[in-house]
Amino acid sequence: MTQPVSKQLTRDSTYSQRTESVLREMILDGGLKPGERLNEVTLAASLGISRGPLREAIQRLASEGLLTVVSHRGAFVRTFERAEVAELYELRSALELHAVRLLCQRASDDDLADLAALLDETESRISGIADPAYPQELDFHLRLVMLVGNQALLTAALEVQRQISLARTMSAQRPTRARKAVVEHADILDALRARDQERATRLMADHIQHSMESAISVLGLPIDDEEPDKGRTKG
Amino acid sequence: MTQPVSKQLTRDSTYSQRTESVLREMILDGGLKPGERLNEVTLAASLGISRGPLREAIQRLASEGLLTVVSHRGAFVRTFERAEVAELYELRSALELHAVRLLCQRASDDDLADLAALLDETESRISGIADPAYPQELDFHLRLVMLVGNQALLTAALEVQRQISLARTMSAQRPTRARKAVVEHADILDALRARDQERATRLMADHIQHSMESAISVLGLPIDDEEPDKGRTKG
DNA sequence: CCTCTGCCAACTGTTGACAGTTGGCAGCTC
DNA sequence: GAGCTGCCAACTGTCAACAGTTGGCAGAGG
Repeated sequence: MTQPVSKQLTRDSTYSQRTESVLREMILDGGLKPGERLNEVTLAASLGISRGPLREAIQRLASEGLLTVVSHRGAFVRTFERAEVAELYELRSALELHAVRLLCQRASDDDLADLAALLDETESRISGIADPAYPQELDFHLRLVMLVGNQALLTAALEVQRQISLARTMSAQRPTRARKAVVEHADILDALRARDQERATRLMADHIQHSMESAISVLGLPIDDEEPDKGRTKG
Repeated sequence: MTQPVSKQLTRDSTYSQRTESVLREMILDGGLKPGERLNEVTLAASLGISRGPLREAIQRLASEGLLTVVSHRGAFVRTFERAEVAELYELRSALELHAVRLLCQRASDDDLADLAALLDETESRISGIADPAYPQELDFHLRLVMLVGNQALLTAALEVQRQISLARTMSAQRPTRARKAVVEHADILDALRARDQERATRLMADHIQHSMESAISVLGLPIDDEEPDKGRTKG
């Protein structure tokens, strides 16, 4: 990769923006592993750009919670302890349970049909594959939040989703809960259709709980070795 | 201000970090007004630094939702339309209602005493002043979220709080709801003490609703004139 | 008087070089 | 051999200059 960060089809008109996307992908794909340090000189060279735009991209990814920046030491792919992962799932509950409640009131039939279609597609896709890292656009949870029509809520949910996704890359083996998840998704959709708020929120809460337990159970020891500091960049 | 961003007591060891804090304060204090453009050359000079660290600070504040960056045009203090403010309050509901629910289960008596003390202090402070922009550390809502002990949740709540705070600077006159708010806070605390989850969440939901109506009622027309583009920096 | 075209100043995006900090290693001391 | 001290290489933080883009203005044309 000596070419300036190409290969991207996006219309980001700026190196800094394209680099942000590329780095985010590298982090979530596991190309950059949690705890790993980003050497600015090396990385900039391999991306074919200078350190300026690279640093700007790093700043933004740090704000997003995917990187940890330590003054005078550099940027590291963020690591998560057990407790932090639990926190993320709790935050996710806050957002998605609220989304479910709102959808019980607001969702149009078309919205729910949309969700059902997505579920069918996912169902057929995973019939063969183990636990593919399917594109996030196809994710039931995000689609559900999208239907609320609240951009701020969606942005928050997306950020949490990404952090959880990163945390999951810390464990080598992936829990293959995909099929069970689909079933639970279907149940939730069912409750949504019935406009049964109590049941829908309960099912969603349980589902997220299961998802968390599955994720945490395969997580390495909470004792992180090679780590600089915790928390986000600033205090 | 030709001195390098001093006056800050924080231990931010870097121009970039200090600048982020200073800019955030300028934005929330109203020193930089919504829609206003940040001229990099001018601003950097007045802060006594070069454009590099300034741009990094800008990137982070954009990720935080306080600035809007438009390629090749610059950074603008973010503006909000009515609908966006409503979205923010809805997101705030998601976070704080969840916090209330958790506190009904988890909060220790000491925690609630802490909250009561805060409330007393606030009560005595506003007895004279109209609607002072009291420091956010004294804010009932943030303290409430803090007590949950979930850093991720707190970070999210803080970010929403800041955006709402910025949105409120768009209207010249401030709604002086302080006294009513304190009463409502006291009611919520009362419900928390009784561990009455249903009542506590209902009171909090109503309270946020009132707060939103108050904020939106004094907001200027949703037709923003002098504005570059909507949404955060990236798509 | 209005509209379109082309130029220009202002500003952002990017770069390469310079300065200060950090962590580790060699060598000295005990 | 263990521990301390001082130096050094690697790397981050910052700067100033260069390059490309944008929006507006002047002037021609209708």
